[in-house]
Amino acid sequence: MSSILIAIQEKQDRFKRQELKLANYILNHSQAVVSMGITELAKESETSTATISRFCKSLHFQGFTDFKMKLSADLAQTPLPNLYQDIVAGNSFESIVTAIESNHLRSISDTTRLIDQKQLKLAVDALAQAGQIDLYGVATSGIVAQDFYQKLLRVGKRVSAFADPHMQITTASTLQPGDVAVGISYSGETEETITALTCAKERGATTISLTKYGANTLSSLSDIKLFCSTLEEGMRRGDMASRIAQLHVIDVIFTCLVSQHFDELVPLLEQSYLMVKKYRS
Amino acid sequence: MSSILIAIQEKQDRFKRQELKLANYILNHSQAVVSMGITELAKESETSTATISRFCKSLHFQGFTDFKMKLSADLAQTPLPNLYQDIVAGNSFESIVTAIESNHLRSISDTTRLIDQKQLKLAVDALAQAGQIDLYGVATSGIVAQDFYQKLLRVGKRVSAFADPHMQITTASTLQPGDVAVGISYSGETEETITALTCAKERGATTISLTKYGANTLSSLSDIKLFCSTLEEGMRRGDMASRIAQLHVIDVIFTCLVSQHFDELVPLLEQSYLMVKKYRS
DNA sequence: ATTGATATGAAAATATTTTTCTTTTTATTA
DNA sequence: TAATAAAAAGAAAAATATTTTCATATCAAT
Repeated sequence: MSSILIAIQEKQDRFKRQELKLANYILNHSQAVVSMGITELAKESETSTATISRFCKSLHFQGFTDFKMKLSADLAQTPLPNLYQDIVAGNSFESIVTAIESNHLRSISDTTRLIDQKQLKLAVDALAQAGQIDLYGVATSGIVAQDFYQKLLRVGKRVSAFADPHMQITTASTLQPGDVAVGISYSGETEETITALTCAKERGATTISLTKYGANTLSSLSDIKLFCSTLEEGMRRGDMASRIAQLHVIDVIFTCLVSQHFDELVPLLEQSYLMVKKYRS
Repeated sequence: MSSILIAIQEKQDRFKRQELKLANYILNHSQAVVSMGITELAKESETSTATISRFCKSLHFQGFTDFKMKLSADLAQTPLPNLYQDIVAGNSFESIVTAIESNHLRSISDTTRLIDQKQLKLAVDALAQAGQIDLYGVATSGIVAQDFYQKLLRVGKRVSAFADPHMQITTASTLQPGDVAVGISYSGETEETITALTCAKERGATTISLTKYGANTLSSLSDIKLFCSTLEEGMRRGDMASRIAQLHVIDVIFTCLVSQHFDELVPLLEQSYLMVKKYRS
């Protein structure tokens, strides 16, 4: 917790009645306080502007504005709680912003720890040499597949990423040994994705899975297994952190691919960038 | 350097004479500025209080006090190592993984600092009350639009998110006052997105933009302006960090929306989850 | 119950910020 | 180059925000 908040907490027993009320409000709504005026804070905390002004002075700040400034700087520096939080009713927007930030930061850090260098290398090599690349994913994972699709297109890969399960099987059935199929599913149990990857495997393609960490069907089916961090599951959260984690892994793979085949791929990347710029306007 | 200072630096050529003088003073005395009043800053920077107030507004802060607060929080940030690395040749996979992690973490932290509570509230309220919601975005931002589309669908909103520019204009032209149009573009200069949002505005819809921080066409067109952190631009990196940042903002908006209308929206969210589970297998 | 000490909020005083309005500067055209 | 229009900037007025003062309320100790 921020050092100012700690100081307030420790001083609790020395506060007067209204000051205590104010202190509690500040402790519970620290993020909100920094964007309030003294009048608003007086109303919200059910105290008066005079009390607030005196409170700030008693904490050895120059005044309310000075207090707010120092608190804001202090809060910005504070490390975030490391807990995945679910959506609950009527939270303040400030606390939601903090919670989501924390979830996403954590999701990225955790996922980075789960990246296996060997599997990563295998995946990059397979993609580099692939004749055709198929990406399978539905719903949220479909978005991730689309993202990867755009990236691979820009470096001239032959790639398909249909959202339609029938089309997924259709392209899967055209794969050959040396081709690559990537199945993306957070749970690793999405039926459509499993089916498509099974079909690709049957055709002799190299199969890659990107799932949550731990045993699951999709991962057990695939030659190369990539993982992202396991979050507490909740239907409310809507897979937000897991999608960020999946994209993070995609970014890592793509960057490794481009870095390793720099001379060949970077000109293509730059060309696609310039061409779009040129012909779009 | 702090993302606010970077934004000021990048905008230098768009400043007027006195604004430039002020900008330079701020860049060279950032630490001092946070403990000055507007009158003192006017004297020190040899400008006027009016110029300063206008300057802060032009940077999308609520005013001088808000600017000072955000700057103070920003300066307090301990900078992360490996700041926004671009793809280079033949890096080890380990170093790439670390660099991408660092980029993404930084992107999320910076973007969180740029979220303006007032604009967020306006955006959430507008979306909550919207009859129809239109999402515009192409290429990478199109992926983000698709993501938002899936989320909004799950809470029963009437929403459209076409990638096709003609379809975007087609749906935009059917909007009415009370409806909402969201334009997503990292640069804020994507022609198709600007066109679609302009059309929506003409029809009387509330317009929301999600762009990089700093002056840009899309943001200047819109009623509600949301920003994500300004990264160094590079054609190689392929907007990886910016896409994560945009999704982060979408997650924040969506979570705030659901939290604020908990009783109404959560049952829909859970229903969609259960229905998919039931009928998919 | 009375007294005195402290705590508190309303309102006055002060300080600060924003907006308006006028002047100045700059650019444009004849 | 002068005339005019348009934009920029500062002075001052208006609006806001903060601090201090002061009257009243509360509470503890007799």
